[in-house]
Amino acid sequence: MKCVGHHDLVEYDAFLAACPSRQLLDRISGKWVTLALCALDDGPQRYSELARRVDGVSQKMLTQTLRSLERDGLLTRTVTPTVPVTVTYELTDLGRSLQGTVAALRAWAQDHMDQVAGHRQEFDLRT
Amino acid sequence: MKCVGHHDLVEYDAFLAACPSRQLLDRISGKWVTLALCALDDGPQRYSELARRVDGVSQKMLTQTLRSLERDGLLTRTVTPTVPVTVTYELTDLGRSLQGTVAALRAWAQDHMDQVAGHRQEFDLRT
DNA sequence: CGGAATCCTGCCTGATACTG
DNA sequence: CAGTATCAGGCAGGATTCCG
Repeated sequence: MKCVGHHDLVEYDAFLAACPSRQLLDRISGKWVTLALCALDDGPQRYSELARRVDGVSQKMLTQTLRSLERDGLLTRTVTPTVPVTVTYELTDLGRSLQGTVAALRAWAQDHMDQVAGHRQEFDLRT
Repeated sequence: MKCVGHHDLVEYDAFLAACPSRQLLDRISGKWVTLALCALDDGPQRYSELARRVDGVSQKMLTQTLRSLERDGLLTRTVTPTVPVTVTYELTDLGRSLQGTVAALRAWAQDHMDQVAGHRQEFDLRT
């Protein structure tokens, strides 16, 4: 389903619950997607490398996240038939087009942590 | 807990599960936060206006989202004692500093929906 | 090594009803 | 109008086991 806009232009609107871009927004917003894409900014990496960098992620969630990103065309999954097998993940051009935004999200969280913590204290005292 | 980096500088790293910035990243990544902040970019708005714009959000989640954003200092909540009561939400400077990033996230979802849909079809055929 | 499959728990989320 | 309270379901997410 597409959402018809002005001038007969067909467009998407994530504000609308039924619009596919809403579900896509749901998929790409989430810490695991953000951290996985951030980690892959350093170049192609193996599964175990990603698991180590994205601290605290379970095998299940990492696999699930990477699979959905592969399905959506944001990264490629390359299997090298060594023994044991080597699996490499790499951002595609599409993935790189989103990388800057999720990196900004992560940077914001890190850069404004102190400010947010201050507001929280103040808020909790007022109530 | 802060994460000690080079040169005795204290910094945060969202890659680390125990770092506060990880939890902050978790809070600000999510469709409801994204859509709420996007909606508030048009200026101060009332609760009912936000509920209408952010289609599909339940009262519970909207209230919960706005409350956490208020607590974190990203927006202000102003109660005007009319009858019935009027409640207005407005972005703070801190909230505005994040607004661009979440807007980019929403824009990406809308702008790349077709590409992603194509990749999905191809992926599903290959498997 | 890089998963897949299974089970299980919790909390996220939505629906409903009620209130100042 | 702008919530709060409560209940109930589903799925995110962890732990464990097994496989190529």
